Amino acid sequence: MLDSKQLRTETEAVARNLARRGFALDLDAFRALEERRKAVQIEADRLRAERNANAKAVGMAKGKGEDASAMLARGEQLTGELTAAEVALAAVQTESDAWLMGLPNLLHDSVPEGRDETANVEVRRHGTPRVFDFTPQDHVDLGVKLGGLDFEAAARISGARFVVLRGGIARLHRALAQFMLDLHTGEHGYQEIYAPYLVSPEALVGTGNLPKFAQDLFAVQGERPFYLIPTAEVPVTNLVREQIIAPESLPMRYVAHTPCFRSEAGAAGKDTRGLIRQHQFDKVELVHIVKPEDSYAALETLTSHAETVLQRLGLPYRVLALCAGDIGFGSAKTYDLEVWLPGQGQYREISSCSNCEAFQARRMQARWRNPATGKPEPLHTLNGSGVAVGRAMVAVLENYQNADGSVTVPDALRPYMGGLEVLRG
RNA sequence: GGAGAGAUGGCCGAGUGGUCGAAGGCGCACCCCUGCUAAGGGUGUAAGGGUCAAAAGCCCUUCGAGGGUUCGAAUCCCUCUCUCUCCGCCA
Repeated sequence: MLDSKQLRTETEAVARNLARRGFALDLDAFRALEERRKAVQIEADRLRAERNANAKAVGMAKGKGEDASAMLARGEQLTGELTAAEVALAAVQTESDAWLMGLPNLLHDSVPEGRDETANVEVRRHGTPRVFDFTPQDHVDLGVKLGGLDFEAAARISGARFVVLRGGIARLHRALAQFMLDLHTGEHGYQEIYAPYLVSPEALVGTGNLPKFAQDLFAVQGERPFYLIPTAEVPVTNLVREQIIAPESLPMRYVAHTPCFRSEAGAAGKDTRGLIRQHQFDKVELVHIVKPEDSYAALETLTSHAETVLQRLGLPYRVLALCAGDIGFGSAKTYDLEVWLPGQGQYREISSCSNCEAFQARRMQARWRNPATGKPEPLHTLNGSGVAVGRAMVAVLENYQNADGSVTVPDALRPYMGGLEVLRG
């Protein structure tokens, strides 16, 4: 959610910024709505003030034993008028809120121009793709032959875009998550979080997934309106919902390993092969809660923490600064990490690190007490994958494959694999 | 699942229809006194929104949430959520 004051006072600048995303802010509609809101709200406040004063006068008159019948009649009339005014206010408020909730975040000045992913800017590269003296297989062929990836069984159980992992591959998957958690808690100073996988609509509104992106989510049938989390970002960022954080508690750094559930509506036919795009996948998520002045330094730090995972695993990757048109709804600036996949002969997204500034904090009323003003002010929230577990496993399988179809276990994972050095069928 | 008790400001806690945004305490901030390892006194201290170029001021809202009764609700009624205790069940 944008700062409504900023929206009102710097409307033109906000519109210019949103236009970089390709989002057209309808200035006339906004101003008309504002006029209406202002008039209705002022009138409702006025009526309420008068009713309160009248009611108070009744109390005082009765206390003195005076006749209050005229004031009682006036009160009745005021209540009637107020009820009507409040109905009108609620209507315009709903309209105004819905409109505000539909606006994406403002972009940081450093975000490159461009309307789609082809305009993303490569910031740096790390590692060199391995040169194979045989034709590398993709992770599906490798995993199926190793007996560890079973898409057919998953299809019988659940349908398309699910997988069953078995044996050494299942353990490799677990090893990756464990390795990442230990790295972030042990070396990067994160607190490990275990959080709910089912969340309320309010939590999703807080992170910006609702109301606009309901089609991306799985809603759970039942008495209560639960959704499956699309990422641990949702429960973890909501840890600071409706809180006022003391400055000495900042920054907060959280890491959580959770499954993520995505409907992938609109992705029909895209990445249908293998583990790249599943309805359920595991991810180790990093969340920073910081003072506003620190958030861009925190974005660099958070990104570097995700990069460390790939470095320790010996996986070649590149870092992209997403362009204006490709950046997510709630983010002011995003870096994507793309890992090299020999089986596909290309770099594929494995992490996305975003600074949401105060966008989510405003939605969830997450504040800190700024000593400079003594007032509660919105925090800045950041999140990033550190990293996607399924895709990391794809990268390990493809990058560490051998000519005979076996897969060498990266050094960093061996302690988590009982010392195993090579995965064989 | 059954029975009971509760939900008030950063924290604890009083408050059963009117001048209550809410006593008192703790914590915190500032000031004074005193001065030697400790205290005493005073003042202030909720959040959200509106109006305003902005500040001040003024106004509105908020005592778990939503509805209702009333001229007027923290206080009365209804529904829901959450917490705690006991019983049952369960990993």
